[in-house]
Amino acid sequence: MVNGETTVAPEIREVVMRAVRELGYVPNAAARNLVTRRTHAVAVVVSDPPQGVLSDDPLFSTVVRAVSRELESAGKQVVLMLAESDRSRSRVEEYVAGGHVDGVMLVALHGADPLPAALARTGLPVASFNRTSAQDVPYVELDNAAGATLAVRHLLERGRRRIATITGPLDLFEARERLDGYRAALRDTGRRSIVALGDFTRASGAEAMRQLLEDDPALDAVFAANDLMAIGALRTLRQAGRRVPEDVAVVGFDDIEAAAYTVPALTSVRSPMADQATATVRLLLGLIEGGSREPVVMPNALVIREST
Amino acid sequence: MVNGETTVAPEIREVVMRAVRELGYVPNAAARNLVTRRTHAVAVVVSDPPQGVLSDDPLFSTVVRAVSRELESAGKQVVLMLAESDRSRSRVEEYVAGGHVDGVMLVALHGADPLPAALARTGLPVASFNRTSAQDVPYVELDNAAGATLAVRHLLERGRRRIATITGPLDLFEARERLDGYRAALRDTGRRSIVALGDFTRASGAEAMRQLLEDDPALDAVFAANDLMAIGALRTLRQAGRRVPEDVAVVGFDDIEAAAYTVPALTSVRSPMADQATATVRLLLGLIEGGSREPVVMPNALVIREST
DNA sequence: CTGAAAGCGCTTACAG
DNA sequence: CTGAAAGCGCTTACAG
Repeated sequence: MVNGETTVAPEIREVVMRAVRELGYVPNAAARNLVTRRTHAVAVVVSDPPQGVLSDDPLFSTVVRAVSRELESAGKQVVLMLAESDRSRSRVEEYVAGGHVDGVMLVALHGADPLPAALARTGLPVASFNRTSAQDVPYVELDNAAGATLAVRHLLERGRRRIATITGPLDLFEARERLDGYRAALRDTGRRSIVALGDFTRASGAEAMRQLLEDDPALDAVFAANDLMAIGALRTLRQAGRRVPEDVAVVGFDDIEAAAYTVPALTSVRSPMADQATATVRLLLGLIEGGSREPVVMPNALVIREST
Repeated sequence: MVNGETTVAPEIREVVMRAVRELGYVPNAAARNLVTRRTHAVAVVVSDPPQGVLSDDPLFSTVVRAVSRELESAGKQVVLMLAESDRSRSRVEEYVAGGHVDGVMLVALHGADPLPAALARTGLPVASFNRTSAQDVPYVELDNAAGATLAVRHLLERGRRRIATITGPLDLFEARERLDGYRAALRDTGRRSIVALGDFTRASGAEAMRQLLEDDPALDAVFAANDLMAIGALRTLRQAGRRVPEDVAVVGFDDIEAAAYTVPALTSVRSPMADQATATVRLLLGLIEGGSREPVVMPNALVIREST
């Protein structure tokens, strides 16, 4: 009856429920889980080296918050697990295999990360926030290449002719895809690509921009594979005395809130990270109920501000 | 023996352990918890309205990451719970009372939040990332007033005479304390305070700065109670044609990474949020073992950049 | 429909 | 020191 049946007289029900409340009775979770084999908990695993791309990324809080909200409204508990070393990765595996959770939502951006495959092997439902190298893990993906192409086309339309790019770390799928989109857009026009490597941090964007100015002082536009690097690039351009957008136009990617507060305000590809996180949770909840394993692709769009 | 005793011959031990590995045996967590009454999990509760101060704050990811690392190395699991409504607050209470976790680390910035007191009532160990209105919850605290005083003294030393402040939402302890520190520093000098209200977001900083310029066009310095608002204030000053720091000096608070990338780079009070988070976890782990309930105060310092 | 019993998978005190 | 039994607090099939 405590579990909500309705076959007792309302008065009696009321009396018992009041007693329950007064005594502060709460069912013991461990005992319940033991027999039902359901935990009503979902692990959210963020796999990233300590110096990794997520460390200072607004992505982290956006994703974690969106995921928490969605899982909460589905009545699931969020068990957050950061896997930043081999040791903690095997800890995660053990925990998941140990039956603590009903499923796993995974954020593992590195292509070489062994965790997606390892988690898939546990047999528990796993959904990934992004494409992984494990074929059997259903995922949600942003259309990174299309977004990058959007950015470059916009620069071409603005009359830019020497368009460089600052990439993310190329062991990440999304960094490679954004580079591919940049290249594809340029290929159609016969222009050559000008590439500098970054790692998705502000500092790397600043450094890559210095590199680019040295390699090709006549460049007139830069597409940075994320906003943090674009912010770093803006600083270098200012220090080098280049005006934005008059001398050099800059486009970022992600449209984080800070993009609207740079000088000048940053044009950026809007990636709906909160929606992508929500979609991943829905995919996972579907899997737990035995639903579809089809990948989901999220669309994106260009937000034009003053830097182009 | 699976639990690590040493009273068997090493060869036999080896054979059994191999079998364990091959069969993929993992102890059932629910059964173990049921009998030991230890979960090896700790709830990290972030209590904040949906439009709350943490939403886009770098605080969120910094704190969550530092906490996760510290708890992981102590062998505890992190159960992240966001409490953004009364409904989810009582869900948190129930979960904690239900014996799912060994203790709670709490981030509840609003002075009127009923959750700290409610969690204390469960009898489980609770440690708070900041001072709360519940007297019986041990906490770690940043010395906010001292930090603000540091900022204002610095402005005075730079020869500024009309120093305004942009406050955080005054239902937060830290916002009030930073305002108190500002006032205390001015009081000593006989200068009057010039105050505009913000809510710790960039947008509110921009708006408050407009207000201040209208109220007192002759002001020559601003102390913003956090960096995000300082970033907003910088934008307004630029739009209004005021040079920073020549016409108006600006100091922020928190020293988030973005502070080094503003134009001009922002002078800020460094608050060691990662250390504060780590200290809170240590306080909690101590409480779980029956340790001290003494509050901990974290010191801070001024990082001087180009905006002053 | 109701109530007593079995059983989930562990740990731990206890008899041998 | 070892091994069998009790018991943690629930849920669920099953006998009455």
